[in-house]
Amino acid sequence: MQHPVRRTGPAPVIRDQLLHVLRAALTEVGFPEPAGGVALDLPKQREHGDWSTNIALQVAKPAGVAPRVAAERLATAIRAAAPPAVEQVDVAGPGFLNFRVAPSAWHQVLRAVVERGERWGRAEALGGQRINLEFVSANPTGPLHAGGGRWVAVGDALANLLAAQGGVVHREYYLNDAGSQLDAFGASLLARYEAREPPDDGYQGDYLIEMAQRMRAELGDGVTQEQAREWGYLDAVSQLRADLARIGVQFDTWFSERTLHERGDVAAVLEELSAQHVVFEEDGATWLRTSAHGDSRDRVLVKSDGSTTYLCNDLAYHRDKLARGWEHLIDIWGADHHGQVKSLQAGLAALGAPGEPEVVLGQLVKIMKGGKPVRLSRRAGDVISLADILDVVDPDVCRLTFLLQSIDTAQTFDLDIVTAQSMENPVYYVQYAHARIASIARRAAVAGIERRPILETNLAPLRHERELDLLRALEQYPDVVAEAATLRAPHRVTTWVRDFAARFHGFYRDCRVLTDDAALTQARLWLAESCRLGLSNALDLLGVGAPDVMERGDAHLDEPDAGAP
RNA sequence: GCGCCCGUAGCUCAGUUGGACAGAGCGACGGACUUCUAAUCCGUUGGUCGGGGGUUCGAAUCCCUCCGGGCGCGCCA
Repeated sequence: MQHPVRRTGPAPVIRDQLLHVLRAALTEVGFPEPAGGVALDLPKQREHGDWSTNIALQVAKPAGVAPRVAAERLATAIRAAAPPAVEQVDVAGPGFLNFRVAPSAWHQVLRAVVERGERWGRAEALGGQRINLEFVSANPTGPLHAGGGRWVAVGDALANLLAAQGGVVHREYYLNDAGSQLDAFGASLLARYEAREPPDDGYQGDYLIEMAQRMRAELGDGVTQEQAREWGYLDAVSQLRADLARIGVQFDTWFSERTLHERGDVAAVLEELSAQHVVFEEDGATWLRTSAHGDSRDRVLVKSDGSTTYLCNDLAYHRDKLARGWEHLIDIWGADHHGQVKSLQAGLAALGAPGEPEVVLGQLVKIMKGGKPVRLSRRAGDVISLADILDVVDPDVCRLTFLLQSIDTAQTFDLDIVTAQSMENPVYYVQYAHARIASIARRAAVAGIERRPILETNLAPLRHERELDLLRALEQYPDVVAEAATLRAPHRVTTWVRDFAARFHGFYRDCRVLTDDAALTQARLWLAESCRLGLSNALDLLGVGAPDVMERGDAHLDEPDAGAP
């Protein structure tokens, strides 16, 4: 699938100019633009310039010309028309075109970042598309388990990303409060309340013991199973909300499955599907012909006992989301549910919404504790909840840990490592860069150094390789955000911000901001500000804080105070 | 058996949608604080990108196949 990335930011003037000149050169020399368009890449090696393009290699074959020859012709045309900031155009290797630009070009990037401020990295590519993003949606039968934390972090970050691309994003949580799971939960809770063991097919987790005690305190004696279910349900929902609040995630809608049944939405969806002639009766059940839409087999909608299946209810739910005016539906699911994707999509196709919902599948989290894997089943009993994690690490650490890697890879969340290494967790590394910038600003204020307006600031002193390196990364940032959004891959922002923090720490080491050179100081103060914006904007998308001050942590433990005179 | 995901340095993972000698962190080893917070920086060490074919000027990336691992394949949710 193609995911074209369109730049909408005003800034990278030099890059847009280069692309323009490149296209013009293609026309002049008589090469048609390849289907994939013209792309500028960042070479891995600095000797290959600031940007490079493989356009000549793509164009050569259809034109029946040797790649190097095509490249030379293009280079000649480009040199004649290139803006002054393009210092050098080289043909290299098999036929790459490498461009080297003047520092002034990078200074334009700095001005653009400062001008755009918090909007640097934001775009309007989605043009106000109304997107409903459903994530987490764990059953309201207990606290959120630790592995679910991945979907909390990923879902919230993805929502931020889509919004940053101009989407109108709605965070939604689906409460399965009408199914047999809740009944089993109620029965188990009642059993604990009556000091019995839960049924074999019930919920074995110890948390039910504590819940039962609170239920007794609130409701007293003589609680019925239905009362237990309802009390437990409400209590579980408030626990879920509380856990999510601790990590700073807020849903716009908590949708109750019961609503669908009460309003007759489930019956309505069955009627609609019947009218589409995609259902049939067999063995006393009603089936949906999902196999016609790529599912491996047909699926039951109404069981022989007359009750509807999860799929049937879920179809009604997704139909409701569309009826509420959401143009695009995205569901984030764990890979253990991937077998349901086709069925749901097939049903929605029959309901006239082909391609909906988009299901983002993420591989599961393996929680390790004491070197051993922890089973993540609330029903099995051995439970580690998200709240347990938040008891030992702060929300920023938790979030960034879940956002470190691609959701296509199974993640191992080792509680011992995350807590023990928390002082060298990547999140602190990145936040420390931000805090250092804030610290410089404080130092400047103390020294009476005022940052002059950027329009009056000469950025020419910024010529150090460290400085230009920061600006190169900042230039790239809007593309990173756009790609992360289209690929539904928030971890790309994490990767960028870690790399960017590393660049900043390197700069900080080699280039002093506050110096005796007033002009240099002014330029670097603005460079630092642009970096602060880059860090802050990226962390904001990830839902991670960007502190101005960070404590020294336990560093003092290494330095005996007694040593001081 | 079928479907989806994964296999990259000792470990945990990136890898700009096919580019130019494969990257980071941790680990190991060695350096750097009279100067904006050393939660930092610099250097050294370390890889048959699971194996084999194929497409291409060019493959970690695309196709086929095999091996290994995870998760699914209910009139459960």
